[in-house]
Amino acid sequence: MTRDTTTPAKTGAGSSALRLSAYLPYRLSVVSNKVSGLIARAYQSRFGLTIWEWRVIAVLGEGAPMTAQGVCEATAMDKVPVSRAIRALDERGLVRRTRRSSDRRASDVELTGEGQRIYEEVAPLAMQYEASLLDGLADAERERLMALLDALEDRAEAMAPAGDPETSPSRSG
Amino acid sequence: MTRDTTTPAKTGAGSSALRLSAYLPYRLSVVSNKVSGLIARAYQSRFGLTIWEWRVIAVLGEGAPMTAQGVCEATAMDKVPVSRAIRALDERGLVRRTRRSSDRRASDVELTGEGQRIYEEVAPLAMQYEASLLDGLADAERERLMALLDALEDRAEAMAPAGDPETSPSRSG
DNA sequence: TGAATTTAGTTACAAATGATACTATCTTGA
DNA sequence: TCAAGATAGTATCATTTGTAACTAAATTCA
Repeated sequence: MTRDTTTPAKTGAGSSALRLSAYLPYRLSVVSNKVSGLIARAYQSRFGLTIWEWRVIAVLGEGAPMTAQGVCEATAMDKVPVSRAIRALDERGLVRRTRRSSDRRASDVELTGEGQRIYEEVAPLAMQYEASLLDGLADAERERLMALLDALEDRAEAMAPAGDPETSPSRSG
Repeated sequence: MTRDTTTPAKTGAGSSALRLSAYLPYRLSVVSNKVSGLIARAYQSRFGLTIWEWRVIAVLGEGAPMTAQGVCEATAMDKVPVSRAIRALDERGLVRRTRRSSDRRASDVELTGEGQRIYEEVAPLAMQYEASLLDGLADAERERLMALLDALEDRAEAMAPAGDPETSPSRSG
């Protein structure tokens, strides 16, 4: 691993120079990709689930039926990948869709028994992965990390051009 | 923003239940995507650079010529995206490639004057974005964040199946 | 030496993704 | 009540990306 996030950057001027290895957006991306890759491989190989399918299952696993729209909000996914994930899960018989009588454009989506069974297998696995990643960190440390991520997200949103078509999410666990 | 990373999860059993909104891999991915999207838009719109092209420029901007292989290591990118980025930059006249006499498979890549000029414009912009993201965080806090990211990366690597074909990096700043 | 293997980098093709447009339905307000 | 938007969700198409194969050059070692 070639990585140096602490050495002060050599620089001619007053402000420190740009070094990719200590550049936050770069670091965030690399770490996120490694973590996501890890998790993605696990879900793919063991359950044949993509990250998006897994995310949908994760929110439906809480029990309450949800429209695709609701899934979008709960997963920070765009409606197109949500639509694709739900269709794939439907075809595999892991979710069931029932058109709403009140609004016939929308459907309530919920896990089938089989979907529920997968959820109950996959959720603990997900938790284990998280626990392993956080192993060695004190609770306070973990919370600090989450808070820092929250702060970064808020700042990134605040910096985005107003009314921006929401940066499209990519793969993750 | 629907996000709840602190409320303790309601759960039937002893260990806390899975909630996507507080699930580290998910949070990492969402935050990384938002940050990357922000930066990507800036580079794309102002300089017509993709994130990969930008990364290559960032490492070459330090001055020393490098082989594509070297760029791979410095940027955590796979050789294919590196090859594509270098070719694109070459076609735009931002980098120059000179075949090595010692090893005629490899080329040394370096910024042209034009490439250098772009680097000098884009690097401070990158730093500004980072500074804005980190605005409000004390230096110690920033270092703590970087250290946490390092730790997560190490753990993710340790958890990956040995000799694993390295999780392929995706877009970022 | 020279066949077998490794390495640098590229190419080619398949799969994933994103943007956009589209259908059906609902809502609004004149 | 009906025309003009909004919304839920889907389909289509172009682009991006990943995987695998490939070429050329270098290395290994029998």
